[in-house]
Amino acid sequence: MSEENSLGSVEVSLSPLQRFEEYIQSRRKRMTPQKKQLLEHVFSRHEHFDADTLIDNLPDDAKGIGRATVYRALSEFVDAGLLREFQLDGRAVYEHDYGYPQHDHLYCKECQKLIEFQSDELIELREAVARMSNFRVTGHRFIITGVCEDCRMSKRRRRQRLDMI
Amino acid sequence: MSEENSLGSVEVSLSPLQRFEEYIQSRRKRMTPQKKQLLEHVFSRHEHFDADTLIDNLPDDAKGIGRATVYRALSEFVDAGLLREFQLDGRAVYEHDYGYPQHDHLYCKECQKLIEFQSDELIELREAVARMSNFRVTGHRFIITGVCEDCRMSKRRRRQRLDMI
DNA sequence: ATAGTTGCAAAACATTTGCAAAGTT
DNA sequence: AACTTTGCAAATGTTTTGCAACTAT
Repeated sequence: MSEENSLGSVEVSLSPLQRFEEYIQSRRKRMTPQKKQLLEHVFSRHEHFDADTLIDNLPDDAKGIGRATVYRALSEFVDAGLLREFQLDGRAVYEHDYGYPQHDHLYCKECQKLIEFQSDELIELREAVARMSNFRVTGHRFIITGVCEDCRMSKRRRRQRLDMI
Repeated sequence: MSEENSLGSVEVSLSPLQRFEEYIQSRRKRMTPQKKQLLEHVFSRHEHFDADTLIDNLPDDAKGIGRATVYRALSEFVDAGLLREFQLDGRAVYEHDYGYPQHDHLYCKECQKLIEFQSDELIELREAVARMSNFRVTGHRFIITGVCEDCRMSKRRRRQRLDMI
């Protein structure tokens, strides 16, 4: 389920916060109001975000949290297996990992939307490829880029309007 | 063959330089000694590189080329369908696209090596996924991360040595 | 002649780091 | 008390931009 974290696979029975507390203790780290607030906010909605968006959307009672703290917390969350991180157009993007099934993305370069999809076949393919190269897999990143349905449709609409002239 | 370029698919019968010249003309851009030198150097060996490595390895007669010029040339090469660009650990990495078969990568996080592999199955999978979402595909990025054979072996060797104590 | 290109330096970004003050265990 | 974390500002690393001088067409 969760890959590339440092606690290995654990069944989902704990809340993200409980899971993080486990991690904190296993690493002699400390729980702080900042980390707690960030974690709660991050898990309050299932969507993709980057550090900046996160900071901008922080609730008022968490507005005082410094940039560096946010960055530091995000890497802890990733390390704890709560979040998954990947690069998109040069910046880091995060999404829920803990308690969320493995999946990949379609990325619309018009509207920057990320659409999730799941494919067991891809995992099989990944294992087959790795086996051939004697490679030990810890994870992968598969992003299909293009134009999403919505953007295709609004483009077509625009084209039709022009054709009428 | 080549994806995400702006000239569409063209058969490989021209040298990279000729192909670039075509692009230059189609875009009312200009050929300069700097672009020519960079292009020649970039296509003199088939390997992955980033902007910095490229600049460092430039032959003496091209040493005077400014950073900005290199960056500007690289995006032209990408736009011309000569190079493919992707992000790795936060920076842009380039590889030959023109005249080179489509492939994906295994990325060793120990030694940062990129190993290429090709899979038709992956392309079929990509099309199938896109079809389901009514998505128009222009390309994809598939990177399998893990530890390569060489690094696995040297780790094992190290472990065995320790076990003997 | 016209418009694109160069090199430089400065700016822009995203992210990281050093450090003193504050907080957690 | 011991050690970690915070927020700030400064530093970093990579890529982009403004601009005057230059150059390809």
